[in-house]
Amino acid sequence: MAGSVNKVILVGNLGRDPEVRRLSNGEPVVNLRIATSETWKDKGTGERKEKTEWHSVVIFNENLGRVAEQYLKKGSKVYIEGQLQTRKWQDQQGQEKYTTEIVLQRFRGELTILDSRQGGGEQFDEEHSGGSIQRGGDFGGRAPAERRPAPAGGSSRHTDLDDDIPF
Amino acid sequence: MAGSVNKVILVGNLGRDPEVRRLSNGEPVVNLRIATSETWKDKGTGERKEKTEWHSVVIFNENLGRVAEQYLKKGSKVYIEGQLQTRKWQDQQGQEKYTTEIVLQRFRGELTILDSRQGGGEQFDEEHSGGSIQRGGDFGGRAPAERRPAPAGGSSRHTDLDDDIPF
Amino acid sequence: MAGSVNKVILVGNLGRDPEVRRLSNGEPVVNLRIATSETWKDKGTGERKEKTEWHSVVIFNENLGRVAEQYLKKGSKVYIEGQLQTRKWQDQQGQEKYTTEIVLQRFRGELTILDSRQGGGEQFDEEHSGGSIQRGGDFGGRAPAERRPAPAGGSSRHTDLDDDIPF
Amino acid sequence: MAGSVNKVILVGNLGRDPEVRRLSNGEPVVNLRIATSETWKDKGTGERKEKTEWHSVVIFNENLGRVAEQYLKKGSKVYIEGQLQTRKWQDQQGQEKYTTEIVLQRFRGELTILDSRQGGGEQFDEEHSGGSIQRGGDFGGRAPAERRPAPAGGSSRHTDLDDDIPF
DNA sequence: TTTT
DNA sequence: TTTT
Repeated sequence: MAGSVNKVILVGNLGRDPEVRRLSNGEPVVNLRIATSETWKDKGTGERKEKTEWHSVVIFNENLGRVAEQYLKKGSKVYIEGQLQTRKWQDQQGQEKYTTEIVLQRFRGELTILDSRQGGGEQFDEEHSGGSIQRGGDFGGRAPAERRPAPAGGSSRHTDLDDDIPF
Repeated sequence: MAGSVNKVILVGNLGRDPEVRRLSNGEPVVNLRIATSETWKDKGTGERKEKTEWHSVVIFNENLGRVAEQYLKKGSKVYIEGQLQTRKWQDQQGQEKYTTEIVLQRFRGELTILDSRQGGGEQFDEEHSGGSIQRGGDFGGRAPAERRPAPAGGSSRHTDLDDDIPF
Repeated sequence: MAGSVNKVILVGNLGRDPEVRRLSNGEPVVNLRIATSETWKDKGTGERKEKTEWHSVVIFNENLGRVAEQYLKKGSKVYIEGQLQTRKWQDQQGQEKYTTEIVLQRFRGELTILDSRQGGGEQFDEEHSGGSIQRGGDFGGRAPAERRPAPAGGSSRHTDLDDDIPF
Repeated sequence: MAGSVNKVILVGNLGRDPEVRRLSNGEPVVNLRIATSETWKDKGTGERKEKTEWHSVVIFNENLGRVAEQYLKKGSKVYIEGQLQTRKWQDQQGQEKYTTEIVLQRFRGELTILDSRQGGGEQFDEEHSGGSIQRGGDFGGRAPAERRPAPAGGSSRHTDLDDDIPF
């Protein structure tokens, strides 16, 4: 079309470990299930309510895929930026289905890890804010410096691309 | 969960006129179909390529719904901010389906009209529009001044809520 | 103008406790200093580098101001959404200065607390994700249910509005 | 710090033609002045009010800089995504000043042209524009296909980098 | 089904 | 300094 924007921003937690498939060239394609939720008090009863929404995220961005594979696991909190994409597929009965996903294309999207369970005291001081590099950085995936060797898998589940189940 | 964000930002064009249903209290619920697209040149052939993505938007925010009803039509360009929501429904064969929509809840979300093709049959009179809103403004929907009587419908299609078709 | 958007999204940590001033009607106006930072490896030396950016946030939104006052302190990690605003002022030598802030207007903006140091084990399970309400919720500030009594101050510094120092 | 996000999203109009400076290697650095505004009706008087905010944008992203140089001019409407950056400088009296800008770093940020007033003197020829880009497209600047030769300048003002005035 |  |  021209002049359009398609952007999704999520801050949420992984409902399970990342699922990693691998392209023939070794690049990872990572699927995440991310929960966001809202809480409110019912106006009538005063009861506390919560509604959780589940999102399917697909990471084609190579650098961000490696970060996801290496550092994320069930329960991790992340900031994710991607775009909406709906694809059509057929279930085993030949029924048409649509699935909408948040996609991080090659060289696009953002992934930032927001929890820091790991490592020491996580000090934080305006005066001494230098020098603390740990998990939790912004892996924009666009700087060559951020490339690192493919990890051995860690907590992520590996599946082959042929096993691809659409939802 | 706690501490989550679920946000979609779209800039795109309406593929058809808004569809307006009405709650029993007269509040509009407006559905939009919005196209975003990306264009690129094929690396191999140098050919111009385009891929369009279609989004379903549902506006429960009363003020923004009235703005959509009154000012948007097929082709309009808008900035939309809402949240992702997936709902489950059954088609007429009893098949389970999922539909993901961008939802603007009551008192939430944003809608800004981005085109200003003011000419044409669609005259634009402050007296008839309630005096406060012209096309192209930011209808944040949170200021009381922006409330106005339900419009007569304009170019939008009205359907009853009972006719609700899920996709 | 018409058809414009002015939005800032920050995820960062407070460099110091919130500063709370109070309007004559008792509403809090809260100032935050928030750090965001980027880390990268120097292409030449391979050295780890970090650059921190400091942001001034002003919260006029009453509900979000109370949340900030009550729950935030030095080191807290937050998601903030507001708008850019630059104001002109004069220092004591009569020199013109400009300060750009991220402003959360009355009834506008978002504030979500992203750390959860406090309370128990922070379990997280896709199957049992219900029932955990604690700090870290989305205080959209637009639902009446979210109003709560003014806190006693906690870790925040109180200053009178007359002491207002511009930067 | 770790785990931070620093993002600005603007939709607004250029107050003047882009200002283009050039690095020694020929890469453009483009400055934009962008207006966003809000309108509302005064609760008391019913009067129409408007407040305009001006933003300074600096584009270091080479591809987006070329797009800005070539296609934007005073009055153009754009979607811009960048990050906040405050820099300190001294005026000619040696006074310390701070300026906050929206920066599109190399390989980062987004720029989408939102108006399509195609008529007028500003003809628009695929052959002259390098064949790949028309007004209104998404110039993400990350696809190799989008690279093109430096344009002759168009409506933009050129200044040398040595003339750099900070505000 | 939009737009360029 | 833009735009409506």
